[in-house]
Amino acid sequence: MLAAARHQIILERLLAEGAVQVSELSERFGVTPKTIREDLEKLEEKGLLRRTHGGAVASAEEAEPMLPLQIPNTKHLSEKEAIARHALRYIQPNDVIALDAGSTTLEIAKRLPNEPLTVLTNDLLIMQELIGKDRIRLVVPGGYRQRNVLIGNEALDWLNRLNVQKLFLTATGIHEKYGLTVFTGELIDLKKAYMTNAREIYCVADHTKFDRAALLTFASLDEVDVLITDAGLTDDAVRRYEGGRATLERAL
Amino acid sequence: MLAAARHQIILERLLAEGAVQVSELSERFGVTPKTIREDLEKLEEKGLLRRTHGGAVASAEEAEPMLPLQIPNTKHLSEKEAIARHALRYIQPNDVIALDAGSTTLEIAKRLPNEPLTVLTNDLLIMQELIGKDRIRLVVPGGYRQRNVLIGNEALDWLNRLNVQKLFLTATGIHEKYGLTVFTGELIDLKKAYMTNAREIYCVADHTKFDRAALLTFASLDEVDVLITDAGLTDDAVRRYEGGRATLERAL
DNA sequence: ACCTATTCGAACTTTTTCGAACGTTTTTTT
DNA sequence: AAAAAAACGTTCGAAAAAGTTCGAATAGGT
Repeated sequence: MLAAARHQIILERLLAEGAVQVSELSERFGVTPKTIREDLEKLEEKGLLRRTHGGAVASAEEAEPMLPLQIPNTKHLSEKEAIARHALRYIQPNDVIALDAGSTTLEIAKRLPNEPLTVLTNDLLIMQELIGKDRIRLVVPGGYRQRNVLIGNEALDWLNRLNVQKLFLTATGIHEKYGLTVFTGELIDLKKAYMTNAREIYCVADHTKFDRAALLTFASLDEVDVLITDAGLTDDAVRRYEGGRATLERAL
Repeated sequence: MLAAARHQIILERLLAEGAVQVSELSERFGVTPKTIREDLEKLEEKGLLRRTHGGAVASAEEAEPMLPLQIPNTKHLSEKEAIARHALRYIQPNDVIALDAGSTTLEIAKRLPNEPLTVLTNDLLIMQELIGKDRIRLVVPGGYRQRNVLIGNEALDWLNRLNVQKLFLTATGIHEKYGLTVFTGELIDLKKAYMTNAREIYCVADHTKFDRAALLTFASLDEVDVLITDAGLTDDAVRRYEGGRATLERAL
């Protein structure tokens, strides 16, 4: 068995389960634990996972949008709050908006006024946030739960009949060359469905997401209309990202 | 099980519920309480939680579970609790169950153990209740919100491909002649879809629902396997409803 | 044949997990 | 409110599991 083939399978397993074990993998591939550790080391160098004792887990940054309950979120909370406040300026009463899953979009949801508004989302925490806001029309494409997001949607064509005005999109990594990336493949179909149906696409991401690439690219930067980030983005990066089709805006 | 995986789950539980218990976690993971305490110590060092006697609470200010939800229907709560406890006896690990929208089924959801189990629901409050229970596989047919329920038959054909073992059904009225009734027509399609796909149908309803008919009939009493109600149902009514195909059970 | 990358063995170190005895806090009983 | 009981926590240390380092054997490519 080729090392590259093992790596591929390890990553797939990681996507599905969120964590892998050295012992399990060594038995699965019929190689020594030593070899698996070397595999994991190489994958960690590439930033595709994070090593732990006994195995590895999806690396913190990349797993973040899938793990809205994890603490790393609150690390950049003030930045996310600033981004959310900024994004709110684009939301008017009677809009039809889609909120992608993530902690930044959750901050947007928290600040949505209880006014006539249609919100699409697959994020359970966002739904929870909107339960009390009775004037907001909530629309949920179904699915099964992976952590706090409903994914694996069988009825995405239903989504295609909806007319979304504004999409607030999240990503694990934003990179000049690789575009918008995520770590888990299941989210991609949903993001793409939202994107093809949205008239205006706002990508919300704190500065730590920039110049990073996760495993899978789901869109190029050109497909985004507005990139909303925080003041922490370096001037150098601002210069590089300002050039594209997307307008770059830094929330105060 | 990986230590890192435990930590992750502990944190998720902590933010969903506000607090965790050592004893509960040690049983959940099959490790000694000592190990859980060491886990909690490490997480506390990172500032991710605060230790208490017997467990830990979220490090932030909120020791209370986040409950910005609407005023629940607390009418006849003790009866509903009794019915829920009774209904739980029909739920085994690895079951695939559907929880119809309602306050009685919400009581069932609250009492579901965090064990391997697949739960279908359209009730937002039930979803919220299940957010912290990571071992429960949650499946949501989509829709748009009407109060706290997702309705809309767009994804009902998807539902027809699912194989539900047990359905816990609610109704506004239960009547010998008019069968199971509700006031709003939107819920009917969903209930019917659940019913055609369920092998066993349990109708949960407190005694005040009996001998009442709401506007719209969605099923006859013969389609139900078990009728679960509380002790408040009059003997006269018991005699009348016992005769049908459905078994009548009164929760204590 | 030479170089390089992969895989693994073996001795050694670290981390994790847990048992058991002994304090401490919380709850119940009197 | 004091005493007793139960539950929880701490310390020490040991056993098991996982990781590390070093170096050697193997296989592929040039």
